[in-house]
Amino acid sequence: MRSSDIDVHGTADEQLRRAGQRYTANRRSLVDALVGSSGPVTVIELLESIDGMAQSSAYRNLAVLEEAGVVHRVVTDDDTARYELAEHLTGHHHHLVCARCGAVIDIDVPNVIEDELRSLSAKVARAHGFRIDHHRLDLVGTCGNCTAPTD
Amino acid sequence: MRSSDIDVHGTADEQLRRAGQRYTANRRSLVDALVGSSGPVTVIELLESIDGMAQSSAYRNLAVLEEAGVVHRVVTDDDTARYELAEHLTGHHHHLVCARCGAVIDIDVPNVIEDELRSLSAKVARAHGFRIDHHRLDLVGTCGNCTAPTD
DNA sequence: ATGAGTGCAAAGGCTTTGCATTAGG
DNA sequence: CCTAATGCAAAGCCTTTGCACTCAT
Repeated sequence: MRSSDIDVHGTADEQLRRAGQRYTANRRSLVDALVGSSGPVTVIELLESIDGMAQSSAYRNLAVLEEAGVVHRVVTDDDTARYELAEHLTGHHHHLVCARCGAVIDIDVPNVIEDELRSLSAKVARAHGFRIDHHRLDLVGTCGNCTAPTD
Repeated sequence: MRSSDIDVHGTADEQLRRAGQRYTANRRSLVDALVGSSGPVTVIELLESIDGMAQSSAYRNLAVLEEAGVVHRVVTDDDTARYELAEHLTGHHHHLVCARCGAVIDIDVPNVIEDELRSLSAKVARAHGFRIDHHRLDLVGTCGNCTAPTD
């Protein structure tokens, strides 16, 4: 399942309506920007690629979109939040993170591991009285650019 | 391997010396506070349990301790950093996170999964030109308190 | 004595909020 | 019309930094 295979805007619209929200031009712009990215992006990056949107609108609308389940807020190592489309729009995936420059790349993980993680979740939920919603798996290292000779 | 089984202060001292740093009273207090916790704690929590240490000293010393490899900075969902002892002092583990209140609890993961993750890392490293240092696995959900009837 | 460590207060950077204006149903 | 959404500016919150003082070697 890839963003290109689904009617992202239609789905977003529907999810927002269901949440009692409108799918405004600004919100559409944000979703468009996210569709075009290969991994979670920062608010600043979004603003750069959108032009004319107030910073406060970006933050407010991303919050609305997250609340409605259209986008997902991601925090890695640096303390700048990043956003990506929700998993039902992108497919389940995990992240490869550069600890140096903060770059984040989407990666897929073998089903064997996903299965193991699901059963682990069930076990841990029981043991600790949690309800587990999802798991998060990041591989953290240094990307090609940051290892480059220029260092 | 548990904190109680190792000479944490001796190790910390040695690591700091190796990094050209001193193991001062403040740094020792921070390590002590971390030894007593069952998971990553926020700087504010550390300050509450220490008494008399300036906030700036906490941040500065935690940075030094992290640089020396004594502690590890952890970021989860809220944007407050948390700190824990480095893995060679606590053993390799992962985190159970409450998305509601932010609580973080250490958990162990079966070796099968750890093995799978290691080989996944190697594969992904090759595919993306990364050098992978470690992985991070969080199970995210809602803890018992936050699911309680009082809601 | 000399540089590292400390505390206090001020500054920074990301994010949120207040308020008046604009736009959508 | 009437509420939601927007932009601008101000405020908040966590974290970092500047500076003078203190401590350890």
